[in-house]
Amino acid sequence: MDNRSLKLFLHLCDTLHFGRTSQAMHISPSALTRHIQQLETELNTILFERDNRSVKLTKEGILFQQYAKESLGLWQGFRQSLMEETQELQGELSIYCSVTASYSFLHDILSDFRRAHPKIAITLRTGDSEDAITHIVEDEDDLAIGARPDRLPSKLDFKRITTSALVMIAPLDENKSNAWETAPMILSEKGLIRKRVDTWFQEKNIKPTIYAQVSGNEAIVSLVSLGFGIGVVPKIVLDNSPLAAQVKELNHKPLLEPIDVGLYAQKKRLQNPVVHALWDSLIT
Amino acid sequence: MDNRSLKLFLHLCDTLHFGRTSQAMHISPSALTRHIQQLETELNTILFERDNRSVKLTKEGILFQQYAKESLGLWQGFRQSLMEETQELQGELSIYCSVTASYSFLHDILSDFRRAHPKIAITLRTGDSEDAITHIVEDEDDLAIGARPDRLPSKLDFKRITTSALVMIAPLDENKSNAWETAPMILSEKGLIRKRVDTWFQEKNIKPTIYAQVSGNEAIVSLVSLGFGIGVVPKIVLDNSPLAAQVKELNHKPLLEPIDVGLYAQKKRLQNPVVHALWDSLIT
DNA sequence: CCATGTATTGCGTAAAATGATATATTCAGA
DNA sequence: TCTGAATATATCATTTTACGCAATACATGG
Repeated sequence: MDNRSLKLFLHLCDTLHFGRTSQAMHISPSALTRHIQQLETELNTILFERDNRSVKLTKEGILFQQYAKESLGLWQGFRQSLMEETQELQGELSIYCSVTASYSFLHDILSDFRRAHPKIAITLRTGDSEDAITHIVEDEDDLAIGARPDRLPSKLDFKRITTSALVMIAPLDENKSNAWETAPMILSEKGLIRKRVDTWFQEKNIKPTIYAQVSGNEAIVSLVSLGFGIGVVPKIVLDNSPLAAQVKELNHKPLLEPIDVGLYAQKKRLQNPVVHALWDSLIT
Repeated sequence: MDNRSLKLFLHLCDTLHFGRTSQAMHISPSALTRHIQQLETELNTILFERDNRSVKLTKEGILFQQYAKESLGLWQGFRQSLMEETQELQGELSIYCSVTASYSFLHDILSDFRRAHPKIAITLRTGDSEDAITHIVEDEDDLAIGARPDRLPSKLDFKRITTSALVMIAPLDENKSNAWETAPMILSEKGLIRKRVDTWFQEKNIKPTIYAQVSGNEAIVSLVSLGFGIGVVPKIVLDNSPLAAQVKELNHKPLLEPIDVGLYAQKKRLQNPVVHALWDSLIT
């Protein structure tokens, strides 16, 4: 009956789906099941009517949902008043970003932030930059760093940190200057950059040979450096890669349109003073 | 941050004494210390200013105390509404009584009670009957069974279950009829019965030889049956003892005044519907 | 300076939580 | 009717946490 169980329960009330809630809350499905079972045992009642295909809140579940909301509200309020009392922000903050981001500008941002707010515990999750938006939309993290898509969901806010060109990279021993027209390509399997590259090839009326579709720009650099083919990555990834010297940039015209990299958050999450503090610590 | 920690914290706020709270809440002092430490870690603040001799609530502690009360209140309210929803009492109930009581009338009482309210979890603690009042006054249990003292503390309610004579028992091989005037006595070390016996001897102008002062009427029967001396116990203890055949009752005049055995509770605890239910299940 | 009261820590054990994997069940579509 | 995907739950091994006991630290009062 701790706050974590209440949060899990409430999330499940919204999704009515063990799999999705467990993923969003970073817990295994079995653990989630047992959290709910434990609540039900403790309350001696059934919160969700469920079979193998559907989950539905019971009468008692609705009652408990109300209680859980109020209880967590009370908790939030207390945290708030404690912060006012001590004049110091404290709490938790989770950020999703790529490995590159965590090495480069995020490192600097967090360094300052930590000095200003030492009592805020930061959880940093790294993964494919293209998953950033999903993570935010699905409520898995407070903030995420990624490229701004062409259309931003209305529930989200975006704040630009930097702009990065998209560069084409090839193995060092690649000597044909127009190799990219025929060489196998190593591309992201989805996302904004992939779309840009596809469009670019289309404009040039080239059907590229795709050697591998990978997730993670860092993996692209890695594969390119090993001579598997040619890839496209944001310049910032290349600049922060320990393998930068193992690949070479290709000159290609026209240039691919650069991408805007920045911070995402759900608008509602920005109400949280802790989240807001990091958001505001970014000078544009 | 579960409700148990909150309860421990609130109790400690009242006593400002780790030892007493740990005892009252049936937990070891070290466990209590660590509960509080964990709360403090989680809140990143200090709740009690304490050294080895004193415990004092801090500003933040007061804030948290308020939160804890509200949070538990919310919880109680939810339990209440859940009970109304399901039309069935549920919750917990702790009872303190002697081993004899648990074997005899309490067994019958609980048997009925369980049938009427199967979802109430009962904790039964057994111990010296003379400690019953203390347990209730110190808030360690909801209800207790014991002898009614001459003066009942005003915070307490008492409900008589039965009246039991006090009988004097001797080993079977005791053959001198007036043995009790000189034989070694085995007496309770404290409590109502001891007082009755002391008074009785005083009236008869006898200074008894006291062989052993024990706690627990059952222990008296045991020692008497082994031939260590003569004892005084409530008749109901003798009737429920597996050693009843190993001892004999002595005829003594004048008789000791019988004791009233019944149920105790703090008046405030009787507000709790679960406690009230057991109280009411006793037909007088 | 010692005895006492009191909170805390160290440590071994017991209990609980967790994730990976297996299982059971249901539903959709061939 | 069969097959496969989806999905909640059970099982199991492992990690983490909680607990009590005993030892410790540290005041205070005689």
